[in-house]
Amino acid sequence: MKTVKRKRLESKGWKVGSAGEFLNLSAEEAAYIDLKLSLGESLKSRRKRRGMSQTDLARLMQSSQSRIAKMEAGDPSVSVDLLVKSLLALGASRKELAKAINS
Amino acid sequence: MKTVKRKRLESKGWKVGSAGEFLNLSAEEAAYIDLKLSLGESLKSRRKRRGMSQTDLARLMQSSQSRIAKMEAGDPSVSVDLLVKSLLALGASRKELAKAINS
DNA sequence: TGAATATATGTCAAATGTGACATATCATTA
DNA sequence: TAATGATATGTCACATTTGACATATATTCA
Repeated sequence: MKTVKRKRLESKGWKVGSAGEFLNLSAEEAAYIDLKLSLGESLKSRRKRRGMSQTDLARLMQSSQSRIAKMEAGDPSVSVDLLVKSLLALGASRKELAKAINS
Repeated sequence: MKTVKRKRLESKGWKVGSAGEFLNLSAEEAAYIDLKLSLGESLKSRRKRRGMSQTDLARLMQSSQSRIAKMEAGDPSVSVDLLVKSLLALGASRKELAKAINS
C-alpha cells in the first residue's frame, strides 16, 4: 500500500482490531477499506462528470450533503450499501459497478 | 426478469415503494436487488466449493448460521457490506468480487 | 480582496442491520 | 422409517448506519 493512501487512512480515523500489518489490518480488512475508497472515488468522478454538486446528488438520493461528502472521502461511517445505491442512482450499470470495484 | 426469480422475490418479502415495473421496482431498486442475489449465489457456491457448511462459515465469520442462510437467500435484511465481507473472508479477490457482481 | 458557493467534519436521534436463539423443513443414510 | 445433520425462517435486543443539522474550511470569481 502506498504511503499516500496510508496517511489518508490514518488521518481519517480508521481504527481496526487484531494484529497484522501496518495499521493492524488483516488482508480482508484492508481489501474492504480499499474497496470503499475506490467506490467513493468513482462516485465523486461520476458526480463531477455530471456537473452536479454534492448537494444536488444528495437531493437526488434523498440524502444529505454531509453524507455524500463522507461517502466520497471514504469515511468509516458509510456502508458499501450506500455507496452502491449512490452509484446506481447516478446511472451506473452492473458492469460499471464491477469496474469501479476492480479499479 | 425470469418468472422464477420473480416468484423468488415476491415470496421473500421484498416490498418497495414507487410505481414502475412488475413489483413497483425502479430500475435502480431492481439492480440493487439483483446485485444482492448475485452476491448471495456467489457466496453459496464458494462456500460449497470449500466443503463448508453454513455453520462452518458462520464460525469463520463470527456470525450465525441463520444469517448466512439469509445472505445466500438474498433476504432483505442483509446488507451488501456483509455479503462483501463474507466473500472476502472466503478469500475472494477484488477481481473475483467484481466478477461476482457482474455475473 | 470578499462574497458566494462548494465541500468537510462533528454530533445525534431515528432507522436499519446484526448475531443469537428457537424451531421448522429438507436431505442423507442406516 | 427414524435419526442425524444441514438449511430455512421468524423474532428480538443490541449495534451500526442514516439523514439532518450546525459549523468550519476550501474554492471560485467579480
